[in-house]
Amino acid sequence: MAKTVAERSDILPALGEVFREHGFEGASLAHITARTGLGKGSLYHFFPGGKEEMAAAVLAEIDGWFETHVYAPLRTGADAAAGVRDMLAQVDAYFRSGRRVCLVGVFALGEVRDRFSDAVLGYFARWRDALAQALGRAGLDPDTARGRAEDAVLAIQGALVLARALDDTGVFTRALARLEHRLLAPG
Amino acid sequence: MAKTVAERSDILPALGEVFREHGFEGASLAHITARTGLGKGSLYHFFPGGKEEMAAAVLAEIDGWFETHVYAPLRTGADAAAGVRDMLAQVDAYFRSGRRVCLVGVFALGEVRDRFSDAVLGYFARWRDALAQALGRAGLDPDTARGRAEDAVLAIQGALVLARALDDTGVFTRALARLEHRLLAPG
DNA sequence: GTCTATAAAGCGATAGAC
DNA sequence: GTCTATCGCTTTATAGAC
Repeated sequence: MAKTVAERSDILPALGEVFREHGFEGASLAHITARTGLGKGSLYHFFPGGKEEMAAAVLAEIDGWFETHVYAPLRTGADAAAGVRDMLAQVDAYFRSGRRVCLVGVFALGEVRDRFSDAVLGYFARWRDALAQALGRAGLDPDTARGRAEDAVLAIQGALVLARALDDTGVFTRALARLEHRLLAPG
Repeated sequence: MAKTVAERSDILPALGEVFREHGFEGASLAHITARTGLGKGSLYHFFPGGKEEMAAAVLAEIDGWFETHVYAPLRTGADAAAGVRDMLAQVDAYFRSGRRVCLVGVFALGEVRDRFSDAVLGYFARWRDALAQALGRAGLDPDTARGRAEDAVLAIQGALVLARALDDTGVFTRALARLEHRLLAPG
């Protein structure tokens, strides 16, 4: 029997969606209580630091998810080419083919970036580095691998922007398809 | 002798920077009055519709700038390859090698997108289409041209996100360099 | 055209009952 | 752990003097 009492980790997904949709400044407590179904009292019980602590917890959860499902497999996978393809499949699912925005990207563009600069920088740097490592194991020289990895991480973020701007998920899926070819092309 | 009385168009650049740095929700009237040097009275005299009208005016001004300096040259330039290189140079200058964020991209990711969806969609669609036209004139078949144009517009947006996240303008300049090769490579 | 004063609403955060 | 009531501040927008 599931307990009816909420845990901190239970509300992180809902919290993440609010921050994704409204940004840090736009994510009012009113939006948060509405989406999580919890009153302000409960929220401040779980997150005494208020919105800042909520956002930090969401960033940490996202980071953990990518570490497990994206970065680690890239670093340690036996077949590097298959690892790259898996990454693209995970990314397509996570961002729902461009319908879902990247919270870290949204934070990066805003003034909140400075408040969470370590988390924001770490998320993208570790993604780029893990991908470069996989490409290196696939036979590319380090400079080429690093350049292609940077290009891929940036293309995914740009595809999210453009897909939402043009209201067309095709932008995102086409970008991932191009990336698969470009990443795995001979050096 | 310049008149000391402000005109609407005089304050649009300052207004644009406030929206760029803080987003639509974060751009408070307090920020706007501080940056423009105008009181609320003057602001509402120029923009009776408040923040919404200010943002719309800024979007229109940006659109005009890109139409003149980017889209039109791409569509009508004699040398299409030179046109592409000019575009990249204009983009590098406009976004200050990644130090300046794209207001339309910021709006696209936020909930404001719905309020300004026509302007946001038009900005990116016309950029993509003008670039595809130039690439077509350079000898690429229409499908390839359109794919590469979409890829380039998205890469510029992603490069802005990643450059700011990693606090490294090199990300942006490297992305533009890769784009020059990729756009003009043989079909 | 520019300003100050002000209204009305929303904000993040806290206190304290249960 | 969850709630409601409330504080103090900021917000957008308006009114009206100059």
